[in-house]
Amino acid sequence: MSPVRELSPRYNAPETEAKWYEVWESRGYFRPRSDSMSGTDSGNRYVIVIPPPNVTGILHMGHALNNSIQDILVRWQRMKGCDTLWVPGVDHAGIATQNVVEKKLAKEKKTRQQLGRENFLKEVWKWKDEHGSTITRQLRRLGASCDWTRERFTMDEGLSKAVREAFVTLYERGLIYQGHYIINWCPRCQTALSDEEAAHKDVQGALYHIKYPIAGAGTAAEKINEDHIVVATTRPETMLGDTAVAVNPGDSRYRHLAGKKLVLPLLGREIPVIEDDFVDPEFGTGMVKVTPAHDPNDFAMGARHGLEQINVLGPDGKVNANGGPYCGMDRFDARKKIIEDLEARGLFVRRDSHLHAVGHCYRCNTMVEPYLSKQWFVKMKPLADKALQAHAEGKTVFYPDRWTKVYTHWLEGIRDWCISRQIWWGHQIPVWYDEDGNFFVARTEEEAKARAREKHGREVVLRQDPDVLDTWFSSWLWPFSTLGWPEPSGDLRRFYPTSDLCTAPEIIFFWVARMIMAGLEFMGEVPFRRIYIHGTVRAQSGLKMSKSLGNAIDPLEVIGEMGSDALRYSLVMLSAQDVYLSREKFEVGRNFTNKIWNAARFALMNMSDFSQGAARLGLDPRQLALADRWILSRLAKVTSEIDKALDGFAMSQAAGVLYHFVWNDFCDWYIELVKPTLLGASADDRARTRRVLFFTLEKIMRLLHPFMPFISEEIWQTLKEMAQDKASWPETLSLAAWPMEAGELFEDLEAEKALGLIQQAVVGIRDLRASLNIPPAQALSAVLVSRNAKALEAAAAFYEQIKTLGRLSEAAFQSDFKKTKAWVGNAYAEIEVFIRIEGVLDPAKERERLSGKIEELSKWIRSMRQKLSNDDFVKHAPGEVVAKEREKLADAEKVLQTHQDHLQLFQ
RNA sequence: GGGCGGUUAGCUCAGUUGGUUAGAGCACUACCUUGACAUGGUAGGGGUCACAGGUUCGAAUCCUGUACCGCCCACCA
Repeated sequence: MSPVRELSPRYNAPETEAKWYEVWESRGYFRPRSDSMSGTDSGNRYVIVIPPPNVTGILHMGHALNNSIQDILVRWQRMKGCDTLWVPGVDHAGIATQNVVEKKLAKEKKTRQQLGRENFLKEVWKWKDEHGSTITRQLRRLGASCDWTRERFTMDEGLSKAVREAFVTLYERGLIYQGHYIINWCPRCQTALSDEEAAHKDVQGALYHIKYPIAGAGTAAEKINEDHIVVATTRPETMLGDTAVAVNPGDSRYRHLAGKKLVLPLLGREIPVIEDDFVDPEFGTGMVKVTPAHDPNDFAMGARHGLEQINVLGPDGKVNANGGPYCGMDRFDARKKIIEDLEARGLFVRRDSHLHAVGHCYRCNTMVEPYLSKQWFVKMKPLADKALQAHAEGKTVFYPDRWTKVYTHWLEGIRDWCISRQIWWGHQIPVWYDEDGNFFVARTEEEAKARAREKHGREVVLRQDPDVLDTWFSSWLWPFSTLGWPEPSGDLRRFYPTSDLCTAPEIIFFWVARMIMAGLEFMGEVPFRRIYIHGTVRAQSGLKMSKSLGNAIDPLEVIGEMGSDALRYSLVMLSAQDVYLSREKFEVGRNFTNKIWNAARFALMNMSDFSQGAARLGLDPRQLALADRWILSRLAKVTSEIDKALDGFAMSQAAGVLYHFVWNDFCDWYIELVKPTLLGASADDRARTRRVLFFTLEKIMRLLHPFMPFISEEIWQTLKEMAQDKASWPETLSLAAWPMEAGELFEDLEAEKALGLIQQAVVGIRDLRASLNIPPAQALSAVLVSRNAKALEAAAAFYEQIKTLGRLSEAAFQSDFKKTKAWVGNAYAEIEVFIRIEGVLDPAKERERLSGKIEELSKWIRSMRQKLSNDDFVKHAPGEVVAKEREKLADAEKVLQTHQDHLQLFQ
């Protein structure tokens, strides 16, 4: 005899979650099955690499959604028997982390420069050791079934090696170069940024119109009104670095300026007028000041015309010595002062307000400065071409499909990637310089030294490039570096390429596209085949959720209040597109966990002395009672629907189907239907229904498990304890098989139809009761009438159920509605329900009620008849649609007939 | 400036190749503390599917245009 099991009246989420996660992780349930097998052939594999959260990160709703989705997929595939691996890890997040540690130092009145590079990096590692595991601890609380034994960090030894290997390989293939170009410079972080890291934002700026005197026309002061031109600029301070003014060669207004020189105001330098097609005669005055060192267009023009590049800003955004009197001023102060000075000299024309997009540092939101400097770049075109080819060959598929275009457009217009950063935290660039300025690109310092020795014929002192690589230079290797690359490891052979990638749209360019390029370049194969781009989590207001805006909902708070399962389920239910969150939205999940818990509790209460529960049904469904057959049929149907939905990343649909199955089918109907059997009935019937109840509940836990791992495990383990075949149960629900085993269950259309009749009858009775204000406690007599003999027979066969659910004292079944005078009725397609209301029936009222129904129904029937008599419809519509419509019409006509007959009884 | 999404019940949203009388959750109304669950049950009210055209036997669904909202991309100073 199995021990009696009960569930506590209330589900204790915190305790349950802590208990099971510990068990799962410590017993290695999340490790791939093939780890404990010999050989590498383990059948189907399912592999996901986590989008590594920043080491500075704390779990926010975006992470919660992203990782819930991945966990659902991974747990689902694991239960389906795949050799499953979810690789976790954390990103060192170069600039972000350096900023965090610098801020911490600032509180102690220290700067990284004071500490020096080596000590500063020690501080960062110390910070990482203390705080770096916050996010992974939080992922565990979410329930993420990652294989933590394979956790990686982008700065760990293996990944650092991968980074150097990638850099050197690309250099050797001619895909990495160093050069002086205009890049995005963040004056606060004092580093270069890639184009993707400069986020364009609209800024209400101004277009300043400034006079540039023409040279050789007397002194500027005298001739100012006749002999000058006007340029328009949004950044007047850059004029300090002007080396020309450009006009469009086709612009007839300025033909007289050909070959002339202008005097640069304030500095007095003479600059030429040049002609360039870039200039748009329609914009501003049609004259553009050219500042090759501070604007990418001007840089290009400067290159075309051989202009000097004068850099007037320092790395801190302050004017340098080239700015003459403005030296030392901040760029924005200089702007003000320059305008004032121009005004004082009569050289300022006007200021038009002007809205334009300006790049901002994606880490600190400082306005980015286009800045000329020497940086390392990756030549992207050849890499992008491979990715585009892979796409054309169908090797990468985006879900939903619309992201494909976003991806390919970016690849088609790709520009070279600036990968050097002037910060300290990150992978130092594997390039060493000698004193003559020669450099050696090498995997190790020893290798560089050896080559320098070869070149010089003696030992030379080398200095490593002080810059580090863009954080994303390690992230783009993630799908194979985490598996051991560049070593030919077993994991790499077993698990590359991975299966799916799940992420948010924000990082398609930063990360997804680059991973695909890196995978093709270094592994010769795409890193994953399917890419699921899920919605962005936003606050109810539509703004991005962020702590700084104060509109964030902390997932850990929600977990604390309602449990991780509730959080996960709510998020996934809402995730059909972008998720707009407010606190109340989590009630769906919370209420659902409560419902599940109570349904299970009820089942167990009724099985306390039951010893035949088993994971295998061991009964022929055809021999069972209708309700049992029906729920098993629904279970089969729902399982395949969930499979189908998950297969296409329709997470919210899968969750919705399951929700309605558990709540409506299982709780509202099945449990209510079987209550009479569980409480009364013969021992045999009771035992059979209990077995079905046990079996169904156990399968429901399996279906729930990917979505709600904790509560499902808790209930499942309780079921396991009392199962007669528990010896054959796996240790954990995580390792149980996804329903169903072949041939175990099937859809039973006959049962579904028959139960539909019961539902009609019961709903009919309830409906009448409610519309006539009859209290539920008052038992009623009912007559069920049907012209369909089979329907009547079926209804009679399930009299007990109708009686209980409809709260009837007695029920009769007949085919002749005429005997139902003095009864109140409702008609449905197959069955008509009448109830007797002693001494209450008012013939006039009933006439009115029926007339209303008749009128409504007649209208619909007329339109349907019209539709069906339309030759075009019959000709063009699919046969099954026509048949369905005909059937509907026939049903409606039957119902109408019943109403009319019934009405006559009251005439 | 370019591209992409959205507009369906008071609110938040589903609606899978065009085909029942357009659905759910929340909110609302009425009734119900019925031995799983009031984080619950039963019944109900509420929508000319943004607007204007078009294709079609048939349009929330396909096409064109308009309006508003949102997102992404963008070196016109």
